Amino acid sequence: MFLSQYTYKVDNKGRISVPADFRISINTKSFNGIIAFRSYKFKAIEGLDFEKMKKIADSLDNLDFFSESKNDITTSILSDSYKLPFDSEGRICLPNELLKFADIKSQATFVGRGSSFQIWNPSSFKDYLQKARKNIKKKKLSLIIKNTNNDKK
Amino acid sequence: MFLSQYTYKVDNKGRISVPADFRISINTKSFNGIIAFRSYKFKAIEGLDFEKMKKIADSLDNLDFFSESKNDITTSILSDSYKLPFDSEGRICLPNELLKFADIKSQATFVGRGSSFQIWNPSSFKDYLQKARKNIKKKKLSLIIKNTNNDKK
DNA sequence: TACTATACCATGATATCCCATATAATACCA
DNA sequence: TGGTATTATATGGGATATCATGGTATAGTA
Repeated sequence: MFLSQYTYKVDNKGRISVPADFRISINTKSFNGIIAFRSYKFKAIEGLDFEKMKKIADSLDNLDFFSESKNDITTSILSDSYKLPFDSEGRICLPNELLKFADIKSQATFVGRGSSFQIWNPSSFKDYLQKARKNIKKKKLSLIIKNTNNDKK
Repeated sequence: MFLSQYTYKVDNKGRISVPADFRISINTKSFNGIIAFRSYKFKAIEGLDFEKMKKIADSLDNLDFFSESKNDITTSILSDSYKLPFDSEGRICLPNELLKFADIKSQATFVGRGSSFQIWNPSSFKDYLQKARKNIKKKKLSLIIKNTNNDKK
């Protein structure tokens, strides 16, 4: 499970270290690296492992070349995804396309989201996080969470 | 699994490199190359490996022998498909028929679609992708993915 | 012979690998 | 508990290999 946030440098080759803690959670059975694509909600990069992407692809995939539906979805998700392999030090190389989209330059923040993670421009993420916190307070989400869980806290 | 997009040159012999990453995903057991045919929905070329094509052919065989649709489908897919072998550098030679159909001249874009891929005129694809993205935003992607899991068709 | 298609070789750019170093985290020991 | 040693990890840069691409040579064909 991907938790917490890590801010690392992007070097002049576009490389960035994937947090060691994240690397543990990444299933590298069929591909030693991650899959990345543009978020549809945020100016950020979505990251997940190959296995999870395969599941998504399978759900979209059909061999029916006559089918009208799903074509748009399939194309926008799969054609816009990148296979980013780890180098021997656990880094990935972020494509320019994604860097530009997420407005990432010299630094980037890995954000854990449970079964997946995101990569943000650090200050954009800070802004977003603040807003999100305010929203939670407004909606008293903390209460909802308490009630739906069995947690003590 | 075929992911992301690659734009390469078409040389004056009609040759084009198949992305190295795609070549890895292509099952070359019974044929060292790809199968290509005209897309039914787009002005683009559909590409897949021989194994996948065999599966499609098998599924066509299961249709009623005397049905019209079987004849149409079988004829249009199987007779209109090209076996395009790799040269030693991993290139294929796109037939004029297909180039003309997809309006491909000096460059072409390989588009990953999971279990298959497409070959587009680069600017045509850019246009299409933009439209597709807009459609998705409207329809709320997360919901679509959830629903596609149980879809029959 | 001319024309087409396939096989073979060459090259420059790019991405990948590999090693080096600094810093942070952890373990170890007094 | 405090301080030191050891490991892990992030980061940088140079060497190497891969890959896209262009060209030439050879074989097949009409």
